[in-house]
Amino acid sequence: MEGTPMPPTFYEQPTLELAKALLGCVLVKETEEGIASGYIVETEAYMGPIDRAAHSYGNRRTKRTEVMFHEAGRIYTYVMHTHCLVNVVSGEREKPEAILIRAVEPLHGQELMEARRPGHVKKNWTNGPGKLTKALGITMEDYGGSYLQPPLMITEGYQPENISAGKRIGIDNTGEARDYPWRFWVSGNPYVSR
DNA sequence: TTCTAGATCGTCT
DNA sequence: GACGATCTAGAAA
Repeated sequence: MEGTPMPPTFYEQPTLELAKALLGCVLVKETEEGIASGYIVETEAYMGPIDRAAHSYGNRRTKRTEVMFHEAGRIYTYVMHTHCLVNVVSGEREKPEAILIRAVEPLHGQELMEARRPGHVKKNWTNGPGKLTKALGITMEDYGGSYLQPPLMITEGYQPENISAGKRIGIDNTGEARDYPWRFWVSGNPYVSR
């Protein structure tokens, strides 16, 4: 639980820079059951207005994407099928950009994660956007909050030696936007989704 | 190991 | 009423 929350200025860097800077940081979630956390090892950037694959494409502003238009460092959660996905809001106010956290490496509260992901080996607890939210206990109740304080926050971690970049995943029906190399992960880390 | 289909539900049209 | 920024199980090679 040691670890200082990243300062507000950390979130003010350009979205693509922030997506890389987030790698190695620690995502911490506090619940009544205890604290669970993990190193962020995979992210994906969504560039708002110009990104066909983003929910906020064309400045589409709805009840759902509202928080993306707020200041950087806010929490954007989205429900997909039966799963919940977490994003870090980026960009200035009125600039709907965000970064999806795709995978983390278990750190604290591993017995909690195991209890939440019964029947799975450790590697499969958090190696996917829908899986890590379940393992850490992140829900829609976190929507609109800030990563600067509990119950959900991002703290200092380590500096990854190498970072890889590639195409994003799961957005095959969105034209040329699917080829943008806006997915980043820690090279060689076994907890990335692919 | 790779792929195909079904589950399942809130949000937007 | 249609559609996913997904996951999992089960079948095929």
